[in-house]
Amino acid sequence: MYKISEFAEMTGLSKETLRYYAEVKLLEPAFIDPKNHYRYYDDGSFFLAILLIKLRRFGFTIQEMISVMDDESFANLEMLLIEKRNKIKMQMKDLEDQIEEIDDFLASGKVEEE
Amino acid sequence: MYKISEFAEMTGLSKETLRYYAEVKLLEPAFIDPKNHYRYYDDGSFFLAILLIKLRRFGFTIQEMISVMDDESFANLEMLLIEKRNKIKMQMKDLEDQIEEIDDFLASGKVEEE
DNA sequence: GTTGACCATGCAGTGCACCCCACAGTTTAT
DNA sequence: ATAAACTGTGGGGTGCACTGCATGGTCAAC
Repeated sequence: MYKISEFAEMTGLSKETLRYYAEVKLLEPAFIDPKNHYRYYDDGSFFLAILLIKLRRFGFTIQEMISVMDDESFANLEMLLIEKRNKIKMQMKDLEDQIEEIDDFLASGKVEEE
Repeated sequence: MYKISEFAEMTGLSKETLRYYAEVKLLEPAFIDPKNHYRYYDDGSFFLAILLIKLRRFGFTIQEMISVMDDESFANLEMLLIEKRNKIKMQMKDLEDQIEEIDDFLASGKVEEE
């Protein structure tokens, strides 16, 4: 069982983020001491935290992550990952278009400079 | 000279956005009637609005757009565009990495499913 | 047992780029 | 002349994912 600071250091999530995740029921501590309300995390929490960090990196919103965590079997996870993958592909396409547009702009915008 | 609604329709920028752009001195009306404070835009405004829409599309922040507009010669524009281009390239690289990570995750995460 | 480190709560603030609304004055069309 | 449509201002609200702060209780080390 790890106290919040220790767990924050283990995961790289800030204490504030951990409290926030607990508040929105995204990652609830394994145990809360009823006497002082201290949050305690365990190795299961650690596993979940690592997963959350990955999902966050993949562009999952808090709400999406909650929907993943709410399903203990993670049955939706694969589907959501594939959705994200498609979104990322679309973002890449859009960025490619932007590059093209900038290049066009740079090529044509020289009119006034000479 | 166009009134704000007409100009909004011409450019595709909303009236609120135009008022906001005027407020932050990003795109100031060509003329403001001192009697009623009505904003009037002209063809020069239109040219600038079109430019702003492009820059916004390229990911320029308001502050960056202001810095472009503040320099009437647009001397910094090319440099900023090239910077943006590099940033976009880096974003694309990051998205590619994310795709890879998702694929790895999908491939390895199947452990529990079979 | 005291001091300093740690934990809690509640709530306000951040950044970005707007959007929305109430209220009031102005213009345009009939 | 009147009603509809437009314009202005000021200020609050939005969404997202936190961050920061004041205040106060708690724990660990010496």
